[in-house]
Amino acid sequence: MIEMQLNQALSILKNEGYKYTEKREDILSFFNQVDGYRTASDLLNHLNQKYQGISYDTIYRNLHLFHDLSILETTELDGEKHFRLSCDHDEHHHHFICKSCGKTKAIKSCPMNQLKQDFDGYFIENHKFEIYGLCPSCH
Amino acid sequence: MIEMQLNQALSILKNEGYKYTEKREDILSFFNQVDGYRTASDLLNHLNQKYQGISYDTIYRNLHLFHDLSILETTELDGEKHFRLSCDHDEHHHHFICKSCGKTKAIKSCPMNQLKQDFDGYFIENHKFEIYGLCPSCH
DNA sequence: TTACAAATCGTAACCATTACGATATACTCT
DNA sequence: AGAGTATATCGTAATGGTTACGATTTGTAA
Repeated sequence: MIEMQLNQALSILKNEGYKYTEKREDILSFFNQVDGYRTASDLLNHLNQKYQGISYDTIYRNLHLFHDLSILETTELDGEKHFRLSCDHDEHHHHFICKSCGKTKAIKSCPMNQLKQDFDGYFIENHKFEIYGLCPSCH
Repeated sequence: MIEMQLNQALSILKNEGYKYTEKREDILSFFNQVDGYRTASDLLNHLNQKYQGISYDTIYRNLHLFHDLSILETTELDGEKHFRLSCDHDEHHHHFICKSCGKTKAIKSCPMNQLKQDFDGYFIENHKFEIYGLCPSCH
């Protein structure tokens, strides 16, 4: 299993002093079962089945909280933020992202390694490397 | 000079049957002088000095037109689309982008080259590789 | 079981972008 | 040069994703 375990995530919440709520468990459970990048709107649609009229505030507050706690990874794609459970392995990595189903494939090699020497005098903050397309199931 | 020439851009417009307008020249002139990624809002603020009350429609229509004609390159950054004059050399390349002044430094090597073999059965549409930070002038 | 901080609700505001009917303008043809 | 036409622009409203906030509810610790 590549993704962070639900229990692991819920215990991070507890340890950091955040409350346990059913909605939070359901949010994590949603990301666990879909296994790939999803939008706030995807999550809202899912939760609205069980909790009709759930607030935007709840959706976004929890997405941001989980991101701050490194439970979720995020990326900006097609003008919309996308979220997924953080990969378990701590090593720095990048992703192929399927534009149809949102599932990902990890890329272990990082292009930055070979480029450090080209940026003398620059301050490098971060970088983004993503490959987009269709996974074998969607192709 | 790395960027596409103004005259070159204006003749593309003419050849494709689009009209020459002073606003279009001013838009290209703006991107020529700032030499780096800028937002629609940056452009609006600039043009509003000369053409008070210029329409959003004009800004965005021309940005999209120029992008469709490959006169401008675009990237999504911090929830906002950013535009710059297309680099002159046709070769595929990536960019370092200064978060302070928007200026860029081309990266000639492309990480995709070494990765093709890892995606058997996948359909690769495109990819994004960008480095963010501060350039020597802003550091 | 009480008290309080945290979470959620309901809803409005915000920001970038898109859309569109009405008007103005660059270009072509005569 | 003048008229006709497709294109460009204006003024403004709508849209979509996200953020904000006062009022209310709820999980948790004492």
